[in-house]
Amino acid sequence: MSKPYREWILGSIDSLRSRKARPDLDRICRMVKRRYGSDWDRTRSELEKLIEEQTVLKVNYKGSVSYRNAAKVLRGRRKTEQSKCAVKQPSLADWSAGDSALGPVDEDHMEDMEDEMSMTTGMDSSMDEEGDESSLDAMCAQSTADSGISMSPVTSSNTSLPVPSPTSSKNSPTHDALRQDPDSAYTLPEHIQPAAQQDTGSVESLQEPAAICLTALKAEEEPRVEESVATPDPVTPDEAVMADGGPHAVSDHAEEGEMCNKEPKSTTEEETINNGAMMKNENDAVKEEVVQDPLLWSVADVARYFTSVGFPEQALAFRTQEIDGKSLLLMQRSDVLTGLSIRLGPALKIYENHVKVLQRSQFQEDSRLFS
DNA sequence: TATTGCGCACTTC
DNA sequence: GAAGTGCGCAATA
Repeated sequence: MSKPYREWILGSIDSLRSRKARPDLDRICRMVKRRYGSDWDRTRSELEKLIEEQTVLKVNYKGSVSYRNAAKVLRGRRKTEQSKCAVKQPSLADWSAGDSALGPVDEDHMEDMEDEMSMTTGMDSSMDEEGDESSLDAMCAQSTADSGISMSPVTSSNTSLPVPSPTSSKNSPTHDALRQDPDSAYTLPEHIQPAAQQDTGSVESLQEPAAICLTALKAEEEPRVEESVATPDPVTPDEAVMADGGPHAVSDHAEEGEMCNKEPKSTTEEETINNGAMMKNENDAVKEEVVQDPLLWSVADVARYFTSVGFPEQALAFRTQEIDGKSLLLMQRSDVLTGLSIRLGPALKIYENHVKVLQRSQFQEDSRLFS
């Protein structure tokens, strides 16, 4: 996916939307061609790529196909709608492994990035205008007769989710779910659905979310708890995440973390959690070695991490800004607070509870290696 | 002729 | 009632 096309297409979608015109394939291609001289077919193929990486959402609205800039869609109550209709889908960060899920990073779009978003992609099984998108349609076929709009995964079943994570695919219930039910409309990440865990009978699949839950609890909502529970080191929250498989391992369970937040875990539960983390097999351990080092995180890993700790929307900002592990560790407070165009509250939490902690952790690790 | 702007109706919550 | 969406038409380039 070439960046200009991303910007062109998203810009066209935004432009069409601003003038209350349906951003359909025809209009998008026409606008891109007119503005930038891009070939129609190329625009179309690039658009499909954007759809696959969830930068663009393909939806069926009022019986016709529309495209949405993922960065600007599904705010507020639409999120609720999305959640309601959703069935099974990978975690937010899993959906898009492209270099950006939000689209262009130019000023115009950056302004819009203040808007929170919830990424979904929509497809309509009835679409017949795009023959070569049949695979996507098959993947996401869903009737929209009742709601008028459908939001479902666009990622085709034979186009594996662009998840760079070495650990997420195998044990992630979301992926299993995706395979099992590729036709499901997108909805909340499956990890918040109890049935998702039941599908995976392994111990780790049951334990992992709990650990993540605890991690999210400590790291974000109640950073002080970590001191009183068992982790005097402020670095612990993130280390706990890492120890449990890094951003990949936690990504599918972020909301569970929030859910657990409401019900503090007992000591026994924590022990169970720890045991669960220890039960990971050696292969996973090897994989985790790679992802435990934030320096090795890709952009998707970073986004996945922040999704996992309860900042799915802000994670997209990181993705948009193409913040990989190295960049993350170089970020300063002002970068997080202002450079990502995310709200101040989450930004502060992200910086204080995560970025700073990761940086400190990395610094300590470096010190240890060189001492 | 193509593009843009926008009133208004529709849909969902 | 609020918010998102886009049809359809008029204005404009």
